[in-house]
Amino acid sequence: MQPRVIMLADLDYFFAQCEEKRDPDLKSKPVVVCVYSGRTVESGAVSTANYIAREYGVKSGMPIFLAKKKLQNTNATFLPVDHEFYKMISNRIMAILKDHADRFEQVSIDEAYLDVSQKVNGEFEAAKQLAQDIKNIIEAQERITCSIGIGPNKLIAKIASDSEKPDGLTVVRPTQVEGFLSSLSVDRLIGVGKKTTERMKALGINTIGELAMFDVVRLREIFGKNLGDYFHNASLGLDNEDVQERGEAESISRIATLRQDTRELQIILIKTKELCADIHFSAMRRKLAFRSVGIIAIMADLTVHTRSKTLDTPTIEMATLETVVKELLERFLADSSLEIRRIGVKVSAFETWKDKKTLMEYT
DNA sequence: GTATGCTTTCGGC
DNA sequence: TTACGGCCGAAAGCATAC
Repeated sequence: MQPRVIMLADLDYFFAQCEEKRDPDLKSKPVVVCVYSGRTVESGAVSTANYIAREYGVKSGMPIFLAKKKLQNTNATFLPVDHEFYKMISNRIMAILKDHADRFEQVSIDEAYLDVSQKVNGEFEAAKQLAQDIKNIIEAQERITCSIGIGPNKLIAKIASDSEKPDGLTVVRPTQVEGFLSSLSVDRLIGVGKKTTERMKALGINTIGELAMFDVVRLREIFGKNLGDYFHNASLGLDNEDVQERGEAESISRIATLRQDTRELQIILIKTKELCADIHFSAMRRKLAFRSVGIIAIMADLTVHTRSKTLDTPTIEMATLETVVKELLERFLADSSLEIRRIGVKVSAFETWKDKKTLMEYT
């Protein structure tokens, strides 16, 4: 069997780059794209920052006030997210990427895997040329740069794409996998976050090479069979995951920050009704009935809690959605004591309906 | 014991 | 002195059925 050739294309600092595309004057200054919560004039979090802003220590998820502090005395620009604008640009770029792949898997608004094995006849040199062509087309048509990683599987392609950014192109041939991985820190592997990194460090494992040398039996004992095997295989650069076209989203959720922290049901219900209406509209437009309803509560101390309920039959009814949300909210308030800062609603476990007859069955 | 389904948390972007 | 979003999918954790 011919080796697979997989690409991961990642649009660089995407939201901020879209803003630079809209206003090229921004390119020479720090740019911070923000999600404003509306609570106070500047409360909210950083969504994305361009690389100039990152040099000052600005990072995704950071409170806006902190980014302002780091960028004081600079000519930084702070902008609110314009998701529709980014989505439109993303859609056009994803179409270009898909057009150059045998199989295509969009992971997020700014990231996609391409299986190009057939297209390049299993040859990595041809894949590198293809990736350069793709980068050139995206640059010419959209004025957007991306970073592409190429490897024998998704795992290697992903790590490769992360290793040179922005505007990177990194090829890891099958013979180079071991050398490429061995000196990298274990947290470069997907699924190895802060907690796992610390646990591995305690075992004397810092690099992926050290992880590869570690006894797989002990790895299983410590992390469980599934994770243990995954870590072992990943450390060797092994990954069989297919590039698989993704269909409809599996959940729809909306979340909002409350004007002020509260535990008052009536106040929270005003907000959840808006969220329910929004979700209902989105589900109707996509012809989806949902069988699972959940709430997400972020407390004053920023801890996250969820409650959910699976219905006996799928529904599309707004009234059902609102009723279940109210039940879940009452249940949650009963077993918590902190005030709620942000509240969200989520529906999932979809069934599609395409005609009026099936529609009736859900009401 | 294993498969399956549901609830909750985790963590990436 | 404090201050902090809005999504999504994956996986952990648990209960139940066979």
